[in-house]
Amino acid sequence: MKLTTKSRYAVTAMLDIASHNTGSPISLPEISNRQNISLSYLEQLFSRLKKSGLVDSIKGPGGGYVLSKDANEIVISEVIQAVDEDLEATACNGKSNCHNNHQCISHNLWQDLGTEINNFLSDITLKQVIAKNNSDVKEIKLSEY
Amino acid sequence: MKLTTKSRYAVTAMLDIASHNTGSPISLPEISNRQNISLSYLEQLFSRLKKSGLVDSIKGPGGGYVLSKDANEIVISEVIQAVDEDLEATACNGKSNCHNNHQCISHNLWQDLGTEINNFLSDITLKQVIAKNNSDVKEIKLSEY
DNA sequence: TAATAGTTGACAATATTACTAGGTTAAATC
DNA sequence: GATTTAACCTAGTAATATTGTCAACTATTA
Repeated sequence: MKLTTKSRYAVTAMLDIASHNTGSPISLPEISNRQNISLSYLEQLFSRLKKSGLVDSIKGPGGGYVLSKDANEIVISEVIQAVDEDLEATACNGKSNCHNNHQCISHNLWQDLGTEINNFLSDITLKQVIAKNNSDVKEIKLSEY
Repeated sequence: MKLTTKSRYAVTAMLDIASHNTGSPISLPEISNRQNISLSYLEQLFSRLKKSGLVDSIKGPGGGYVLSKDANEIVISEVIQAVDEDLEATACNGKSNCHNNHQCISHNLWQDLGTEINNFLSDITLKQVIAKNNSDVKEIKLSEY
């Protein structure tokens, strides 16, 4: 899993929708204003998010985007994978013969790290993040998620 | 912490040095051949690694780079931080007032994720990775590191 | 029903970052 | 001292991230 600002923007935008979820769609200009992300960029991100089935779109005035599932059914890792290509984790491109020719020494490390991060982000739903944020707790332990 | 191919290249190169550490310096052309990373790119990476004090350089024939510390004193996170700029983790740039104006909803999430990844990578030394690699174990659990 | 404004959607343009190519300098060997 | 090998430096190219522009669509409303 690749971690860049792009991932963060996508997650932030999804969290924005989830937290303002009153049933009616949220428009990208709204999100752009609230989260300081350029409208154009949001449009591109949401094109991906829609293709991945995470949001539905409604055109016209009063339109915007809505979550396609409940906020407690969408995990962070889904969002990131929707907008970011996977990081090619190892020099051997995942070929299993990389041990033979003494290459790809970091194979195990990167595989494990990827799993670790993925597990972490697959256990956290949008709703959980919102709930934590609303509870005004400053220090948050991972185990509390 | 940002995770890109750049990070991976740097770690791989450092692991290469650590695993071929016979006291004499390792040249970048060697690493380039073994790990399939372009020489030019390695040079740039090692410029950063040297500035960060992780390696020392020896010029001329027979020269190359050596680890400035023992391989069990260099952790993966150091290497990544040496070559990659930090991922600006939150929209508020770390300002603590981001809760007041209802922005930066993902603040906690990203802070925690960053901590999580950092902890993981700060606990793993180059030497540990090498040791695991040499032991030829295919399935590795994180706890074993 | 026609005009209008809000909105997504597509595409071009710019900025930033990743990566490559070539030349220069320092040290070692012959 | 000439030659070779390597770090080091400077620029260039390619890819990606980010922004800007405009067209297409749709609900409102007059």
